[in-house]
Amino acid sequence: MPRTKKQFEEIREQTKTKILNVALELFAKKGYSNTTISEIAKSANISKGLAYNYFESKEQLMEEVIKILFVEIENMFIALEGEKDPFEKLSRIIDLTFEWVTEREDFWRLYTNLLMQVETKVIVDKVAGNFMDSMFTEMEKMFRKMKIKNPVEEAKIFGAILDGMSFHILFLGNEYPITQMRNFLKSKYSKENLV
Amino acid sequence: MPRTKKQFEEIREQTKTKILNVALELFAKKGYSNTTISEIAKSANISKGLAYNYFESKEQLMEEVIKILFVEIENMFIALEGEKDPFEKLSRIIDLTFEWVTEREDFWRLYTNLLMQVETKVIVDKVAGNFMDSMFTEMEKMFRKMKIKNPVEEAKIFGAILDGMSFHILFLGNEYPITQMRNFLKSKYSKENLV
Amino acid sequence: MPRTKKQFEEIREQTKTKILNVALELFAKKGYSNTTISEIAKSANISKGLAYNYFESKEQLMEEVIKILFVEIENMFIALEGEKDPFEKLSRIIDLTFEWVTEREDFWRLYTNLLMQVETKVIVDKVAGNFMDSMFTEMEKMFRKMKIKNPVEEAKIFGAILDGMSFHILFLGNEYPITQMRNFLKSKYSKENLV
Amino acid sequence: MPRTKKQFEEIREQTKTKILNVALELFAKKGYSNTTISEIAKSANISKGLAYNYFESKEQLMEEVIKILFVEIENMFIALEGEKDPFEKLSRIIDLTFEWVTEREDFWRLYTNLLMQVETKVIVDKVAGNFMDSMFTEMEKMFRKMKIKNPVEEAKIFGAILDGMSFHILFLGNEYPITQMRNFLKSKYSKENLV
DNA sequence: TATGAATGAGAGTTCATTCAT
DNA sequence: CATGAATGAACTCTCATTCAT
Repeated sequence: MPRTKKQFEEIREQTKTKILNVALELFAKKGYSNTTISEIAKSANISKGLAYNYFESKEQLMEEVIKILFVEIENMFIALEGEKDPFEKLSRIIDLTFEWVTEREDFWRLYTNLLMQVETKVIVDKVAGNFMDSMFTEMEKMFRKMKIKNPVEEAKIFGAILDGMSFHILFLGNEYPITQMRNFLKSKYSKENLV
Repeated sequence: MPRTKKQFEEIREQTKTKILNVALELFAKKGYSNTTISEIAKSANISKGLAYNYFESKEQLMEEVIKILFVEIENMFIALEGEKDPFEKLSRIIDLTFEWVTEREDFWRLYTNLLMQVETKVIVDKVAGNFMDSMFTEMEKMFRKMKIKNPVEEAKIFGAILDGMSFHILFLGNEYPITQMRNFLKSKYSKENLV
Repeated sequence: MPRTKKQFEEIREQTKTKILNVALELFAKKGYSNTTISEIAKSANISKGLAYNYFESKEQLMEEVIKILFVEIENMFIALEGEKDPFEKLSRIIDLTFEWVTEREDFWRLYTNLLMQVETKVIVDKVAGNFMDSMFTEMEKMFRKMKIKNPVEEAKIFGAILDGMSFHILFLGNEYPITQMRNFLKSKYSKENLV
Repeated sequence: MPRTKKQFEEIREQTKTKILNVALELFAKKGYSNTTISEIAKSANISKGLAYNYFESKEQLMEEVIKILFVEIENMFIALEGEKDPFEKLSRIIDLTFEWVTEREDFWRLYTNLLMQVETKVIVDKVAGNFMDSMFTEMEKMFRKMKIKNPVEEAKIFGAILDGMSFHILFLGNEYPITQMRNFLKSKYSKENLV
């Protein structure tokens, strides 16, 4: 018996997800330019031609990958929304950042690459808008709740520390004292030390 | 009458410098893979072939660009060696970083790109070795002189702030409150606030 | 509906054979270095890029051409294996050599080129190994069967005559008295004259 | 004091000879296509530009190299003209061939390459004419003097043996029993065995 | 006479994209 | 829906040749 429309759609959805996952992984590992459509197709167990059935071009595939990337980042923050205690929230942000940067290294590498290159930055802007602004605002709110002086500036400093450390970890790998710094940072931004 | 050896050397010096400057700019703006030798040649007003008279390959050109980058970074630190007061030194490091990141944006963009991209990381390792370690060590010494607690960790935090902020400035451009943050950071790391 | 696997295989087989034939002809006529992939593609009525769908590199294409060459040479010898009478066999080797050198001139030209050119010798060694040794050994056996004195040396002399004559024919073309020499050689190496 | 016209001409002659020798060596060792004018100039301790002062083009340089090649071959034969005894002459031809092919391997390799490739063959024809014909004629005379039957054919067989063996020696190098075959050939073509 | 910087055409190679089946 | 053969533009790199000095 022929498949129903719904079944077809499910298959389509599955294939598309497969391609996106594979593309994300490869773009992150090897960079956008050094990843070929052939490789992606092979890794996804489909033909080159079929990839073009799902995505107009390599660039559009990249766009969709970036979208996923930012959705995941957004989800990370949504997961924190329940947390009302700003000190606890800060602590969890630190944890999450360290977890992500170690467990999803490629992911972060792709993210950082994207932001730095003028050409891909356009794509990022298109799909992610001013996400960095909202991050700063989010953190500012936290610091304000904590009654810290200069919450605007402290939020930016805090953001810089997280991104800067991610940087250093990605660059130095195991040579970086990850656990030690994580604990140090959490202590530095703990209730006892901040207030 | 043929040109003298000195004349030839001057020509080579000039052309080589021109190529290197253009390459630095383009590599920084577009990334290594997305920059072609053709573009570099066109920007430098020379023929494609001539570029290969000066550099064995695209990779070797990149290497020389990176070398220059790190020599300049080194010079920045050498300029600070005379400064014996650690608080003053810290303040000047902050100033220098902000000046560089605004005045020599390409430079920093390239530097950041390099640290993140897998493909160029190999080249960086080859020409720059463990420069980041020595930076951390240098900063650690400063914090030790200041009798700050946990100098190792504070050095890493400070480095993260500088790199993280540079990152944000490069990404956000004029939207980032550069002067404001510069002053805030200098105040935060001033003698009065640290001791 | 996509083509079946078999259909694809047929297409690949056909195109590959076409490329190989053209490459054989051009490599033979102009030498390896003086033949470009563009020329081969044009002669085969395909795009330059397609050639690389079938062969990894120019060198690998050459390797496959050489392989074919040696397979055909081997087949020539296999065809003779049924022949038990050494005198008859010798006669047929002479005939075959003359036929090949006239009917498959490109083939022989390539073969001769290969043996002489330093650049291709490496490739030949890779795919053909010590084929010349086995040829000498084969001929030596024949002469031994004929109870000729010094079979080792005579085999080498005989081999030299065949290769030397092929060389002369290729060089002089129709100016060389091919039929006459063929008959003369067959008579010289006939049972009546040898024993 | 300024150099005289004659001195200038001598210098010119020396430089030209130097270039030709170097070119011969390199063309022979690496093949025509794989030898660059730069290499030749560097090996001759002159500038690239100066080479073009002496030779119009790479091809013309090649032509002159070939000329020298054939002059040397001719000299080899002229050296034999004094020898009136055909048996002795034959023996010396064998010796000379073996000596050349071992001592001037590159030389012979170039010569063989030239004859095989359709494009360079044109150059050879231009400078050397039908030298092979005259060789055959020369040998034929010898065999006629010896009162050998079928001197025309035997001359061709003999020529084929020499060229074929040169071939095998160039291809197999030290694996070929050079001395053994040289003695065998000389014995085979000695007065005792021929008459 | 002599230099080597500079050119430009063309080599080998890669790959996003198209399309007949 | 699915295939992979085929294209063509663009890439890195090479080198014979020219030319200002």
